[in-house]
Amino acid sequence: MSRTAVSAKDVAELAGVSRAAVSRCFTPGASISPETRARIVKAAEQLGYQVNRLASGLIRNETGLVALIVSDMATPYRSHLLAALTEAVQQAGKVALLIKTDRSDGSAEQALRQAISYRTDAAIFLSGMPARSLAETCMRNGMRLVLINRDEDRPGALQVRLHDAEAGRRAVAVLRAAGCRRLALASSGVGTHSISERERGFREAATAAGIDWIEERFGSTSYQTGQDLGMALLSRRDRPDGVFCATDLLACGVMDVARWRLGIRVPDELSLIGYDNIAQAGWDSYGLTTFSQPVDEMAAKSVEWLSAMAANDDGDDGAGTARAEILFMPRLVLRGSVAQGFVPGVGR
Amino acid sequence: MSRTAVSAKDVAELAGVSRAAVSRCFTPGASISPETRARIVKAAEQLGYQVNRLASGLIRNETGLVALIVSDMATPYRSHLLAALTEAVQQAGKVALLIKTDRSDGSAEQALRQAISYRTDAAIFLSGMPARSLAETCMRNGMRLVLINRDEDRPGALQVRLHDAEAGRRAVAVLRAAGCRRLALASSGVGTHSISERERGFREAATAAGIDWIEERFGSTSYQTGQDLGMALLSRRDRPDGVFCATDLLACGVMDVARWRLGIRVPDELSLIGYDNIAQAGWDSYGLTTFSQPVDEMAAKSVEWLSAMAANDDGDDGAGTARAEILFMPRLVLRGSVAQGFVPGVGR
DNA sequence: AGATTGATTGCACAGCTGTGCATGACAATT
DNA sequence: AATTGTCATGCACAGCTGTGCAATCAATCT
Repeated sequence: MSRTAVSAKDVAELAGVSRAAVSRCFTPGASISPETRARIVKAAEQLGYQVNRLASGLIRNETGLVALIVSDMATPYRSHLLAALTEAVQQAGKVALLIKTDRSDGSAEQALRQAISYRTDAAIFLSGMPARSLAETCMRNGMRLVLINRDEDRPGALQVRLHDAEAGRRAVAVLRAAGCRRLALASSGVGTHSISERERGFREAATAAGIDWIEERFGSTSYQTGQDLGMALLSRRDRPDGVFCATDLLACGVMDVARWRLGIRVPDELSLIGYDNIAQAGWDSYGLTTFSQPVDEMAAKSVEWLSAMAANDDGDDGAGTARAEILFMPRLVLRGSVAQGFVPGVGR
Repeated sequence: MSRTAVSAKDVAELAGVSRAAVSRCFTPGASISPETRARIVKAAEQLGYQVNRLASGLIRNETGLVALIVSDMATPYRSHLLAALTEAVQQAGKVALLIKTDRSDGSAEQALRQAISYRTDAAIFLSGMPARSLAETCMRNGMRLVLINRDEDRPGALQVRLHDAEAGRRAVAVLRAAGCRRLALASSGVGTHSISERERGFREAATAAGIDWIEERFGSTSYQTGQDLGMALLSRRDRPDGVFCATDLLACGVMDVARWRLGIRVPDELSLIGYDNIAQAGWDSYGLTTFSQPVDEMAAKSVEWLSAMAANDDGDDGAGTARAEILFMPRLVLRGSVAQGFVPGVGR
C-alpha cells in the first residue's frame, strides 16, 4: 500500500538488528558475523529488498552509472557498438545510461548535462562532441570521458581510435591488385574525423601510385545516400570499376544500385570495398569486402580504462594522464565484392 | 581538485541566497522572485551546476529513470524499437537505463533487480520475462511495468501487443492470391508468444482454406537460421512456392539461399513474406513484402501510459487498473518479393 | 585469574535535495 | 491608519545509505 519502496530500516527491524548491520551485510569486506548476515539475507529476500544505489551513490561518490551518448543508434554499426559497450559495462558491475542525441546544435551538451545530473561515473561518446568547457567541468568533478572515433581531443579523456587512414590506403592497394583501372571514392558529407581519415588515406595512396580517381561526397551516412552516390558515380561516361565506400551502409546502397538499377555486374564490372563489417556485409546478397572494427575489444578496453582510472584515484589530479589513446588496426575482411586478383601481402 | 561535484550549497553561497532558494529556482512552479532567480541561474552557470537527480529522486520518490530491458539488441528490429523507446522516454523528460539480458536463466530477474536498485520509475521489457512474485514486488513499490510482445500477463502491467495471428492469416491470403500452390511456414524455435501467434494465424487460415502446407521450425531468430530454414525447405522434392517467414531476418536468409545457392528466382518461382519491416526489407536486394510494426507509435503510447499512471497516483492501489492492454494492427507492406497477382481487398 | 586481542555491533553523522512552516516585507483595501 | 492578503525567503526536517568511532563481548594468552 505504501508508495515508497522497502528500505534498509525495514529489513533491520524484521531481522532484529541495527540498520548499520544491513548496510554492512551488503558491503563486501565489511565486518559482520555469518549468523547475522544469514538472518539479514533471509529478511531481505522476504521483503524483496535491494540496496538503494541512489543513496549509496550519494555518499560514496560513485553511482555505478556509465552514460552512453549516441546518435543514429538504430544503424547496424552503431547498434553493434552499443551492444558491446553495454555488455562490457555490465560485466564491470555497472549499468548503462542511454542518451540519444540528434544532429541539432547543443544536443551533445544537453546529453552531457543529463549525465552530470545523474552523477554518472563516466560518459562514453559514440557520436557528437561536448564543448571543451563543459568537458573540463566534467573532468574536474571526477567524471571520466571516453571518446570513440572522435577528432578533437579533450585533455584527460580517453581516445579510442582506429587507423582509418591505413584502411583507406589498403583499399587502394586491394583495388589496384584486383586490376581496377578507374578508382572512385564514395563518402558521406558529414565530415567526421574517422571518415575524413579514410578519405585521406585513399587519396594519399592513389596520389602516391600516380593514378587518377573521382569522388562523390554528400548526404548522411545511410543506405539511401549510398544509392544516390552510386547513381552519381556509375552513370558517368567514365564509369569507375573500383569504388571504396567510407561505410558499409554506403557500399550496400552503391552495390544495389549497380546491380538492380544499372545492370552492372559485381565484381566482374565493379569492385567494391566498404568499412565497418556490419552484419549485412556478410550476407549472401552482398559478400562485401570490408574492414572490420574490433568492436568487442574496443568496448572492453574502454571500460577497463575506466576501472583503472577509478582504482588509482589517490590524489593525482589527472594531469599525469593527460593524453590517453588506444589505437586499433582495422582488419581487412576479404569477400566476393572485389574481382579476383593477386592481393599483395600488405600484412605489415 | 575536490573530487566531489558542485552542489546547491556552493551555488547558494556564490549567489548570496539560501540553499532552499536554489532548489526552488529549479523547481517549476515554486515561489521565487525573478531577480533572485536570475542571480541563481547566473551563479549556477558559472559553476556548471546541475541539480543532483539522485538526491532529488531520493526525496521525491521519482527518479526519472526508465529501465529498458532487452536481449539481442544489435538486431535490426530490436535496435529500431530500442531507439524509438529511448526517444519517447527522453521526450517525456526521463532517461533510459539500458539493461541487456541473455538467454540464460534468471537473466530477466537479474535485470529487474538492477532496475529496482536504481529505483527506476518504470521497467519496459522488450524481451524476457520476470518471475511473477518479483513483478508483484515491483508493482507494490510503485514501479510500473510495460511488456512489449510478451505473453503471460502480469496484473497491473501494460501489455503492448500486435495482432500477430491476423498477420499470419493475411499472409496466407496474399500468397494464395499470388497463385502459390505449395505454401510453407518458416519459423524459429524460440517459441515466443508473438511468433507462436503468427504461426497460429497461418495454420488457421491454411486449414480454413483447405490447403496443405509444410513447416520448418528451429534455431534462433537470425539470418543464419533463415539460411538453414531455406535450405531445409527449398531442397525438398516438393519444394514450396510460397513461404511465410516469422521474421524479416529469417526471410532475408531464405531469400538469399534461394537466389544465390539454389538458383531459385524470386518472385517468379518463389514468393516470400516476412514480418517486422526492418530497414533491409526495403533495400533493393530484397524488396520484401512484410508486415510493419508501428514502432514509434508503440513507444509513444507506452511512455504516455507511464505518464498517465504517474499522474493519477492519488490513493488508488492499482487494483482498478488491473488489465491494461494496447493492441496494434500490423500493416501489410507490399513489395516485389511476392509474385504479381490479384491482391484481395483485405483492408479491414 | 587477569590482561590483551580481535571481532562484532550500534550510534551518529555526512552526503544532497525538496518542502512544510514560520517569518518578514510589501501592496491593497476599508 | 489599521488590517488583510500575497509573495518571497530562510530554517529545519525527511529521505536512504556508508562509515568512523566507541562500546561490548568472547576468546586467547601469560
